[in-house]
Amino acid sequence: MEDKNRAPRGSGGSGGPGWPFPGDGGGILSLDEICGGEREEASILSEFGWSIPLDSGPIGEDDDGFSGFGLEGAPGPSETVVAPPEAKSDQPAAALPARSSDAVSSSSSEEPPPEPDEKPAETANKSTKKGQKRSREPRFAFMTRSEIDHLEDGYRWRKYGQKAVKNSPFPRSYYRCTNSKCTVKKRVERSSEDSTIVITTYEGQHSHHTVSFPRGSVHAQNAAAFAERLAVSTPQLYLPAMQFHQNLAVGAGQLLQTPHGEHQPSLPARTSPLPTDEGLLGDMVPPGMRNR
DNA sequence: CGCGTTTGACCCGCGC
DNA sequence: GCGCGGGTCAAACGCG
Repeated sequence: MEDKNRAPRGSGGSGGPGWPFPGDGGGILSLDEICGGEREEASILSEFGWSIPLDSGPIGEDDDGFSGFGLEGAPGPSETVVAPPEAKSDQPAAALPARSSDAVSSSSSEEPPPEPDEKPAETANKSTKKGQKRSREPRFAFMTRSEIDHLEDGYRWRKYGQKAVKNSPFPRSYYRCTNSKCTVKKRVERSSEDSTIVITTYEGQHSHHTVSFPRGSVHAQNAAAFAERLAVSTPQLYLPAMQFHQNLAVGAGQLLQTPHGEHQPSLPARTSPLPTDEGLLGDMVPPGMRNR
């Protein structure tokens, strides 16, 4: 059908040891490279906007445990915010970093008790399929401005489906963690409003550690971890994206969190009270990784 | 040969 | 009850 944002065929996996990017278009660099600061491919990842689930309480609180985020700078729908599953096609504001608690490796302190997420994917799927509603797993969504559809996050994913999204020229890709014991799933789609925005939705919680810890995926990984963490511990907290970016030298990312149009985050990512290099980052990112 | 992607069909939930 | 749309399955295919 459409091969719009389809990863290059035979890419041999979207997350191999080398963390190659699906970008077949020449010039696409891996985040690793970008972060490395050696080269610059602004076109690839110039901005990152993350947010944290606002209200909706702890993940899984909402009807579907869904949380959405907004992306500042997004030309059009930048206000995209909490977009409950119901808000389908309209504003697919979602992306949810699964609670990669493992990825963060024992950032335990706030790590919520292993919820019923740990059930085998199979079981989960099956049960959901026959049992009650589908997807009971907490979900996290975050928007990223990138030309890359499938951002690296430290885990290996296998694509198991792709569907055309209603009201959107871009298809939605479905990924599943390659770890057989991992229930995490991920959906990736581009915003119909702004094709430069990639909406990633994580569902579930990794029951294992990252396959590797490529520098390039640091931010992505952190994004998930970060969101996860905040989501579980302080739903009302906003992610200091800027800081994050600074720490990671990712670039000019900007966070925009627009709660249900009400409590505007008074705490701008930039003035986030979080300690700089330490804080969450220090908690999530192994010292060795914080080389940038 | 193994792993991952592609792709059409099927299943299920939900709204009308 | 019906139809629509999202999500998942699984066989086929391709690449390293």
